[in-house]
Amino acid sequence: MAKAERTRKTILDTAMDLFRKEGYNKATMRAIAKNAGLSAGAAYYYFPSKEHIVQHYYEEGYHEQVAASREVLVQEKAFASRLRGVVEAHMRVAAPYHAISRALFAVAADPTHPISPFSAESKELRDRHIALFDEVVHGSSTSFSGLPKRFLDRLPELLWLYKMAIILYWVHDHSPEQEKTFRLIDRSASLVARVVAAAKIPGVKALASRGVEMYDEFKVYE
Amino acid sequence: MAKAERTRKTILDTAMDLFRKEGYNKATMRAIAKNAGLSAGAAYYYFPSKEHIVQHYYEEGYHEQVAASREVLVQEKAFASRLRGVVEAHMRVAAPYHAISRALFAVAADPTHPISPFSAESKELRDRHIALFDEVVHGSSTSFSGLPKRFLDRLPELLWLYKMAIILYWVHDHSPEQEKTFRLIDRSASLVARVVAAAKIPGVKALASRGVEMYDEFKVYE
DNA sequence: CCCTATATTTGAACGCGTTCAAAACTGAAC
DNA sequence: GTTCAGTTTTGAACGCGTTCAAATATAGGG
Repeated sequence: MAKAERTRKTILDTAMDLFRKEGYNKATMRAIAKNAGLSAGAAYYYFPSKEHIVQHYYEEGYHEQVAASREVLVQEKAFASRLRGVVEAHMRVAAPYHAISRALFAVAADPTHPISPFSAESKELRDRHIALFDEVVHGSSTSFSGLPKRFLDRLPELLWLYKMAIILYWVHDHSPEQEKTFRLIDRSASLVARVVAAAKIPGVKALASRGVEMYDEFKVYE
Repeated sequence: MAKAERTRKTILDTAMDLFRKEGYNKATMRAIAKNAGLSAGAAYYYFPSKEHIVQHYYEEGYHEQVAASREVLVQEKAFASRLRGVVEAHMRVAAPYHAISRALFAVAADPTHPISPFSAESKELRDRHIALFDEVVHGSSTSFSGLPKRFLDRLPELLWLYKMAIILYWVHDHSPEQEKTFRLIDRSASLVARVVAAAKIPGVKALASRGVEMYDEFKVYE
């Protein structure tokens, strides 16, 4: 039915509006439902929980991020620029969600919570994100020869983790327009690229292999 | 009054008992109060919230950890062994709290929340812990000459962060007796020691300096 | 048009953490 | 023993996310 789909969208829009205006906790299900023109119970016909409403924005945000990455990936060729560009694009797209991210974070911090980027439920989305970093690596003009194979295999995943760290910083960044985060991205991306390159150095190579090996052994997700 | 202090303790003990037996959510305030022999409302005379009950164990645990480190630090001399020993001792002491740590984590994950190890309120405890890692470094027989000064200065703090990472793993470790965490400590401590040593290598030295420099610039706490 | 199966909506209710006015209990002073 | 200012306890109530049986709307087939 088209009607049902429209109601769904109305709820989502109203919810987002309230989340931004009132914060996650103050935007109660009763308030969301009322503003959307139905009873609280009815909202549960469309979404099994308040968190599921939020999860929707995750997925929507993902698609925006992928789109934003495209431009960067066709323009930039050097590894560092691609990495910086993609992460920067992602955070730029995420800006409207910054206000609600704090409330979300409190929930998402638990890796077993469905909404966490590390949860089993988020695996599909996570994999698609990691695939993006696979493109960052393999579409770049930078040579990765000399790196341990294991390390190169896990590199996209590690870069995704790097982005997770940036997000962590971003969530708690209260500078205007999150400018500190963008400065951090600018500075850290090239450092990450240099660290990756350093994994070719004889004494470091073994460490990188060992590190990735351990990462694989003790990984808690996926 | 001694009576009030005893009631406080009764509530704490009952709560801990229920947290362990039923988990954080199932151990409701009503149940805790009932088992402690009072009404739900009365419990709020002693603790302003359920979280505050939990917070108490947090602080208690911190002090036990400092005590547990002492033995290790007099026995072990090599850097890697000292590091492994201290972290291991901390997690061994923390074991009884594993059941409630999940609930704690959900709250503590927000760096601005008072009970977060990164909060301003936790600074004193944090500093004392970092001081412990200062002892790990400077009381060791291992030589750190050749390391960038900046890096060596921040090393205790970085090792404390390493422990935070281990705690993060531990919180979500459901293996019996958290054996996976202890295996992780065993393996990772020596790797960390090797990574620290690698900061002497010419090509790596600059990266380490740059990394620490950035860490200082973008640090969100203290 | 009615019948019926399905889709949607309602409103009361549950259990939770928490609040609070009022009641009950202390213990020291007279 | 009475008074009275604390201290402690109670139990009803609030608002929250959520559930669910029942009521209502909708659509397709006869």
